[in-house]
Amino acid sequence: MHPRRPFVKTRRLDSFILCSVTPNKTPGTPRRNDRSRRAILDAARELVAEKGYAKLTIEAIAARAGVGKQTIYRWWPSKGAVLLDSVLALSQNGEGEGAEQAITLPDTGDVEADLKALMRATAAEFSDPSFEAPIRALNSEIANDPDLAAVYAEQVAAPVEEAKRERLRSARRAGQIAADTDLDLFLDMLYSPLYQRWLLRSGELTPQYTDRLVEAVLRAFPPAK
Amino acid sequence: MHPRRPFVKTRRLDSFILCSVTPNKTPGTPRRNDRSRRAILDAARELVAEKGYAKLTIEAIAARAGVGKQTIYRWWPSKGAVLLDSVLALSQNGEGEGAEQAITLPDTGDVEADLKALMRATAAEFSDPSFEAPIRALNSEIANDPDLAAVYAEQVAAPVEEAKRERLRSARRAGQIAADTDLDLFLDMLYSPLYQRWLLRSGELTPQYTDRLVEAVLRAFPPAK
Amino acid sequence: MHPRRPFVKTRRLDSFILCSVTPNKTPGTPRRNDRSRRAILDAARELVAEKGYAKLTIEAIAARAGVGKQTIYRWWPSKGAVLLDSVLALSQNGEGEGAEQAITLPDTGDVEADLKALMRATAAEFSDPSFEAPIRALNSEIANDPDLAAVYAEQVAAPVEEAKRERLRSARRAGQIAADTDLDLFLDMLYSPLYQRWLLRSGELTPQYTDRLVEAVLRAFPPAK
Amino acid sequence: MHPRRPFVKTRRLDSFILCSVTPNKTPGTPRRNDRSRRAILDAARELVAEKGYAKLTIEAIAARAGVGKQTIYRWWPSKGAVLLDSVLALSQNGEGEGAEQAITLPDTGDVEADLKALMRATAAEFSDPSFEAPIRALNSEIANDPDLAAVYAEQVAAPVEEAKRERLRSARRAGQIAADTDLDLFLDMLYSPLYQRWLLRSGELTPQYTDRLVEAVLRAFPPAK
DNA sequence: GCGTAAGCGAGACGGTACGTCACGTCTTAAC
DNA sequence: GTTAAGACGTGACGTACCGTCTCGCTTACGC
Repeated sequence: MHPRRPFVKTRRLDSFILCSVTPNKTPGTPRRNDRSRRAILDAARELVAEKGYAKLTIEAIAARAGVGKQTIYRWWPSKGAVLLDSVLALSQNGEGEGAEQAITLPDTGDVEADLKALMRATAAEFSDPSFEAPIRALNSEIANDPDLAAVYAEQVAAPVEEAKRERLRSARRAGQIAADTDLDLFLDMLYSPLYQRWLLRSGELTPQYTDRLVEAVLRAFPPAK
Repeated sequence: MHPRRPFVKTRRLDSFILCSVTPNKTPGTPRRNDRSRRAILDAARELVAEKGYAKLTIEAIAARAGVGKQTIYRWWPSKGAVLLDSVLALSQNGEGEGAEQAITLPDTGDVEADLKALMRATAAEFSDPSFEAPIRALNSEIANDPDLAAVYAEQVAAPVEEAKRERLRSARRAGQIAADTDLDLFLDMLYSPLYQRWLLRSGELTPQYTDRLVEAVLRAFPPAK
Repeated sequence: MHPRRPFVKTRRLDSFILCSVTPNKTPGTPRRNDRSRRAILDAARELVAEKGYAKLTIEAIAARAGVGKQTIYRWWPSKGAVLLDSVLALSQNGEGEGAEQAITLPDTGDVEADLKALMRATAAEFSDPSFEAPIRALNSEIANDPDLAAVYAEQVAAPVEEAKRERLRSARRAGQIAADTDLDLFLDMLYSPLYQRWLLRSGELTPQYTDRLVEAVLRAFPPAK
Repeated sequence: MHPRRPFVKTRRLDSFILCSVTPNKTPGTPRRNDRSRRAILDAARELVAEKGYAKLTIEAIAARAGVGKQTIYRWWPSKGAVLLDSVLALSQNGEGEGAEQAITLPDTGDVEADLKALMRATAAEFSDPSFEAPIRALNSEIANDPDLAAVYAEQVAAPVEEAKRERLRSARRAGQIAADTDLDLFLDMLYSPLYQRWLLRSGELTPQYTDRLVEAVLRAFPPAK
């Protein structure tokens, strides 16, 4: 989307949905107005929340941000890209200016407890109305735009996935899950049902549900006795 | 969407994606031109496949179907509804004219073998390019339009879900899975990972993947020894 | 610009600038909203007079006319074409619905008196502020758009020119100007100086000026003694 | 437009369209890049000839001239002013650097012959395609922008008009035209028809036409016998 | 001979208007 | 008597330029 200078520092994550990376004013070329950039991302998020993604228009974003349309088209290739960035920006507001972060998940030594906490937090995040609309929208875009999907996968999903895998490796080392556990399959089974329920509104995301899900997944990858 | 008279007959399903129901010329009421209806649904499907859902327009459907726009607006409330119907129509072409069907899944007595076959078939169906575009599109609509989601859930998902549950009940009776298995959780864990991978393009849908998925899910619900 | 059905009737002209022809609802094809058409032409004329041609925009015309932009683009190929039509419509408002007219000029038998009156009237017309702006604008368009120039020449200029020539033929028959007078040259010498002064604002259009102009031109084509 | 120091020298004109004056680097004040100035004027002329005046943009001029937009806005108040200067520059390329010239017209003693030659040359100049587009454009601007019209009148038209009048005074002294000839009216009648034909494309500019025009105008102002 | 202020290229910015597309409603000619 | 055809008001699209505004840079004075 635009040049990024990866300056990594560590950050602890408490849920799973996403987290990422602000662009970084590459000191060389593009003299970009950061006030406008922020205003655009804020406006996009607000408008999605207010009107829904279907009624989100570039013109409305520009108007609310007090910005020319061209300033949006100059820096983002599509409405979906703006939305992606606006969600990214949201996920790290207040963070150290322009720094990438490595992500780690809590590790108390008890994988079941940790995963249950994580899943409950994730479910809560899904229910937060200020996340609901933009992420649902972003999801639609990603499902239909392979380019955006690739950016999302690289910028957003990959680091989070790696953090999840790292936590499971720790559990595997501790003998809490099978030594030959396929971490990706484990994560799919853990995470997809939650995501799917939310996306298709096919059921409530209760703590009971997530707890039982964690238990079932752990049963599927039992350590050798 | 429009009045339906459920006239049920039985049909065997070999995969999971969907299956349903054409509206039924309720003999009394609306003098509806079935030639037009078919032309519209065909045109919608073709156009989604050709251009993608984002570029699907009512005007293009009407033009290709050789139909006035009004004829579409008269019978469907939204683009998503046309698409839903067009996918439904596709899923049962060649079937007995205008009849609803009860659905059953294969039951050889070996639940693992049956589920592996089912999941492989489902994965194959996801890869069929003539299903790919419209279903992906339909999915976006459903994720963002709760009304459509409700119709989908009732008309499409419910009967399939019931068939899946029925097959699992049979397995439970046969002692192949735990007596206290939560069937919905079982199905979520089985089905969501596949669906999710496809939707977000986050991985290949290989037979190896589906087989290992089935095995893992079965391990999570072991019958009492 | 659009189909016209020429249904001619006679009309007396008292000045030279222009006069022409409304389009005629060709009964066949285009079901055109005449209320919109009129509103557009009126709005165009008003806006040119208010803001000047340089600041005349299609959007402003559409807005003032209470009409969609597309309705303008549907029927006129360019801003200049709208303007031409709007001036044409103006030149014959109140005239018999949709009828073309043949034009005749006053003929008292005294060519000098008639031409002086005609030139004074024309000069007065040029000074009318409600003609000033649109005609000046139209002129620029014509000077730079050969297509529009052709329409103008055919629809507007030709009938007026013919009427002028006819008046001069009458004078020639009456022995008031030379028998071998080149009518086109005569008219160029009579009319261009007036037009030029107005267009380039290079001098006042006083009755003295037009009178002396008429006298000089008549001196250039004296009848044989 | 910008400061000029009039340093006059004499120049013989052979036609009527225009002639004038380059600005002059007033040695004290503005450190102006003459290479840029020339590049801008050249670019403007080329682009008008290539694309037409309607599609001439400041951005395109700047781009072709390899110049920042601000450099244009710094020195010219409007597109029309650039165009005027570019035409002026054209009319005296090769002339002595930065010098104004007094203009004289050929005077062989035979006013009819001289005027015929002059009008033929002028007509030829109008037909030169490299003059056609920019002058036509300039004309539109002048017709719609009184400020520009004033600059044009003062810088371009006035000296030429004076030269024309001077030639006619000579003819009047020589008794070739009437002693009480209104020189401005004479020039209007001589010049406007030619200009008008060209501007509105209402007829060819042949030598026959200009010759007959000269003859007719001379007939209108006969010397006393 | 060395800052220093100007002119300069580049181009981002807030805007306005463009000409096009599709929407959903409506009217009409013709089958 | 329904339907295809398509005009209509509406509103968003993505693009082109506008005229203003920084940016670094170079360039030529004036101290």
